[in-house]
Amino acid sequence: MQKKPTVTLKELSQKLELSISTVSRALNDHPDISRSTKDRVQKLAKALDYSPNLFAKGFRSHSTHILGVIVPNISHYFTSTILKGILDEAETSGYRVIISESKNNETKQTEMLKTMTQFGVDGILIALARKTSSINDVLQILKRLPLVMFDKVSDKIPCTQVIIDDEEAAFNAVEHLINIGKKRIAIIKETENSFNSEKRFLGYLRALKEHNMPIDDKIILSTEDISLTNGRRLTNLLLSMKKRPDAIFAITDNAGIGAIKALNKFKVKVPEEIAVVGFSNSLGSTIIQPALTTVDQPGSKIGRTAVKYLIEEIENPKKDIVTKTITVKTNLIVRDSSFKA
Amino acid sequence: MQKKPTVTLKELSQKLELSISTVSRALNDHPDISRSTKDRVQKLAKALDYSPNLFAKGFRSHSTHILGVIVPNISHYFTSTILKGILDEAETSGYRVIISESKNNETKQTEMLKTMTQFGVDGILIALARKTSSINDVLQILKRLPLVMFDKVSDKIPCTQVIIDDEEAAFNAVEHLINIGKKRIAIIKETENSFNSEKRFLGYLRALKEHNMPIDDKIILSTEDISLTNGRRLTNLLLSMKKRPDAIFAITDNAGIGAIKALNKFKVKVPEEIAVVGFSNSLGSTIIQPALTTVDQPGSKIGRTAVKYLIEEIENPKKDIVTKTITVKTNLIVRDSSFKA
DNA sequence: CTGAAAGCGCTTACAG
DNA sequence: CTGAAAGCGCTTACAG
Repeated sequence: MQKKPTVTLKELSQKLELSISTVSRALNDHPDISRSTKDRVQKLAKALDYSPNLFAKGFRSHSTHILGVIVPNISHYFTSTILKGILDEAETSGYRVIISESKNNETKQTEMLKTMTQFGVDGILIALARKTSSINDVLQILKRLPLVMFDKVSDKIPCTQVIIDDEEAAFNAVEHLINIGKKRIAIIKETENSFNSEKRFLGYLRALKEHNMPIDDKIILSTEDISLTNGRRLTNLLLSMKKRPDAIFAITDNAGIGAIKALNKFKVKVPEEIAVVGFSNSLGSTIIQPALTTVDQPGSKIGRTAVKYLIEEIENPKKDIVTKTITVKTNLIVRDSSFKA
Repeated sequence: MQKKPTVTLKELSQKLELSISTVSRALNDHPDISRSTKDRVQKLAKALDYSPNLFAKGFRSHSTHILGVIVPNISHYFTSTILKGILDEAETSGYRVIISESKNNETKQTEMLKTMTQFGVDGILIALARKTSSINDVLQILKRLPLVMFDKVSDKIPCTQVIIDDEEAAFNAVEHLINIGKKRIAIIKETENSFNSEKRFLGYLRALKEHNMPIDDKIILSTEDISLTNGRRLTNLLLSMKKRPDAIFAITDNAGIGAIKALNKFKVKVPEEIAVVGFSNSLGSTIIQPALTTVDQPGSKIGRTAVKYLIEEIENPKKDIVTKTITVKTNLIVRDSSFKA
């Protein structure tokens, strides 16, 4: 299969008996060019289906209008809603997007940052790989390129960060459980505190404190991999305790769904005996029965916001590094798993 | 924030007192260059953290090593697994990927095809928007660029196509229902037959025919939007019939999950009274209780395969347009929703 | 083994 | 209002 030769400025200029410069200017609607010339040029361009080589353009002007995006895992539902927002906003602003998956692997992440820079992206959007320990690579990039972090961030990196109000969302979720009369609320969280898990745990603690409820380490459970299976496993553990909890706050929907599965299996009534709240409003949260009360995270908004700030930085470069943190509000969605009968 | 000036060949050549050409060749390990020169050059390049401007490179060599990908909806789980495969395979082959969402909007799709071409992608991977009626735009692109279609394809477009064995997968699913003793199998499919829905319907019909079972239009149900809600609605309809079916084949998991929800609600025993089979092995299929029997579609493999063929066409351009169809095998996963007790 | 030069397609000061 | 020319960073025939 052969590439059909592309129409270039040169070709247009020859056909029109004008200089390349004039054609270029006419196409870009430069004020210097006469109406009549512009019309002639634009007409032929349309007729020949001319489309500028964006590559040459970008190369010339040192701006590619490409944004690089790095996420740990593209097929997480929440991530994909963020990507949706990123794609939308980028598109309306005339940018294209290159997406890469770090697979939560720091080495890979570093590689990707490098390739993207080489590639000449105008800016980078990144959600950090779990256990990103060496912040150095990211800091290096920051010196050369605008970079905005979202969702998985690190406060050690001085840049614009778009995150959700994890702490407050968790606080609200736990307070909701307290409001419906629950007295002994367990939490299922991550072992090594990721940024998100940490904040959600803090929200849990604050809610208990503000309502003068005791904090009991025995019902603060952690797991390396916060999955459905582990949610189920830890719930089984809770069920085996002498003093069972009457509610479970799982810091992800998957863990929450696992919890409900365990409770269903042992015919524990949800929410009467044990209520469950999850986090992220994933698709599964309405599939499980009873439907899971959860925190809705507006992924698309996060994506759009991150892009807006990035483009702002690209188009209005400042001397100083910007380190703004934008917190996007979440929303507790109450469903049957915590509905007070 | 200021872009730190980038190290270029020129700078290296000045520092080394060599010509730009020599430096370029040394870096590309050209056989003409002496070992010692190569060493000097490569050492300095490393020291100064030189990284080639891929943009200039691509511009020069008329190949960008970027693949354009267009999908209807990035956040469908199946789509995201395909994207994963695409990203993986592209990466290992040294290509980058630009992803766009057509949102099932044909106009948007056409625009994207155009931008990507302008952009100088080396090839395009596309899953067509539903109701893509004017094949013309795609045909235009085909004249200029290698293009491979996957998942949502059209046999009117002569190009390599990577699809799953919809017909056979559906056949197997329905045959499974027959094997467990079901006599009256309903189907929930799409109204306007998309490529996939059409094939799955054909598989359903063939299974019934081969087993000499009657085909009853009354239990062949269609819906515009094959969603969970509509799966539930149509199942309610089935339940209201005098002659209820004893099994439901839903051509998507969502519809199948909706079916189970409806059956659960009316305390119809699944699978004893009515068995259910879905299609795609989505995350929800193991969340619903009873877990949904479904067809596993190896998304990642589809993505990888599509990329392989695309790169093959890019790197070995043929005079003639290739029109191979690659069918990827699927797998029926039997779960509780159809398990013969 | 190394270098000078052309050129990829475009934009943009500079000149007229 | 229009054009000639330089240059973005790189590769690669051509010459020596």
